Amino acid sequence: MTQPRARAPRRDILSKQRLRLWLRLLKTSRDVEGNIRERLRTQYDTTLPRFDVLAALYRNDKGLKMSELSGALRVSNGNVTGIVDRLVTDGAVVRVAVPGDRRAQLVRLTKKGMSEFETMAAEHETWVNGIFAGLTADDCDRLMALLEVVDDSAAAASSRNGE
Amino acid sequence: MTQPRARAPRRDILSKQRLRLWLRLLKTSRDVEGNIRERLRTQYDTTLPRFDVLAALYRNDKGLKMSELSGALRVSNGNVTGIVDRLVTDGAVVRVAVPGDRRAQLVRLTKKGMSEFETMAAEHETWVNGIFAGLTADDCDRLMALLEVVDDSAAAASSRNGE
DNA sequence: ACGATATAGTTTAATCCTAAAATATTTCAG
DNA sequence: CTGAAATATTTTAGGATTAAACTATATCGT
Repeated sequence: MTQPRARAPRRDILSKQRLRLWLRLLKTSRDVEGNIRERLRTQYDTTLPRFDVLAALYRNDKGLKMSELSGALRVSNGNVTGIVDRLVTDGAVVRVAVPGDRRAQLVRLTKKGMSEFETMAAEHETWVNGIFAGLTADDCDRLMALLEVVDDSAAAASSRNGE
Repeated sequence: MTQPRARAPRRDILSKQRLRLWLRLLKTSRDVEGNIRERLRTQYDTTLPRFDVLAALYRNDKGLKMSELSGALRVSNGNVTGIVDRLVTDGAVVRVAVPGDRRAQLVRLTKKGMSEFETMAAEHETWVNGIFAGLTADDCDRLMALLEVVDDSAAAASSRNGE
């Protein structure tokens, strides 16, 4: 030992600060998500995963194959099977055979599914706008930029880890 | 109709911007969380909920009642039952009777649970520090402040909604 | 002491979610 | 053409999650 060192080196403080930031990011995200889930449940008797599937199909009016759907939503294949099953039961989507490939099928919104989604999507935007009402346009830009930095880094770490 | 209006009023642009920001926040949070879940799974054969329970118990070495645990983690009562069951099976925690109240019981870390958690917690901090490496101390402060604004607003909206 | 109410925890039913195995079909090399 | 490999999807097994129902115990007013 040459010299007594400061008790908490700068890098350790920064490390703890980043850890607290991650906990805050997680909490904020979960709170907002919980808020939206709750309103979807009580006001539309539906769930976020169902809403997400409808949103993906709304953006693709030709329909999407199951694998395209799970790719777009970044969830597992088997997961989508169950959610689409329930949406079919409720008449919001249909499965359509793909001509020329008997393995695949397209999932498409029905008229009912489309109109239900449009109603919910408009309200959803209002909810989000209310929750983020404390942020100006500049705040949004700053927050967006910082989150992108983190997300790029998380994606890179995941691919290094072989996901 | 008095005057032709601009096609996209400022408030609509801001509303869409906030919506995009929410989608980005959600994606970033899920990507980081997925990254950490994956490493907990492959490197320690455990899950984030289990890690969270161990962390809460580590901070409370006298142990926590089931209801205190679910309160601290903000998850439902029944949820904690299953997670603690599995931790008991693995010998990481024990359930201890509370003298004077035969309804309640304390959950406490075992020696094994404590040492396992310490190992994981150190690595966990390293992972997080790596993912957030692109942010300076000032970035962290800014991001933290903006997230707090959003979270306060989400909490307020939830309580208004009666949660 | 007694009955109503509150509290602690578990169970149940439903959905979500993943990884891995299984099934069916297609593609492609030889 | 045929068999191997690739692709599309479902099924399975296990855990996480919630709300609501349920069991057991405690508390409190009268």
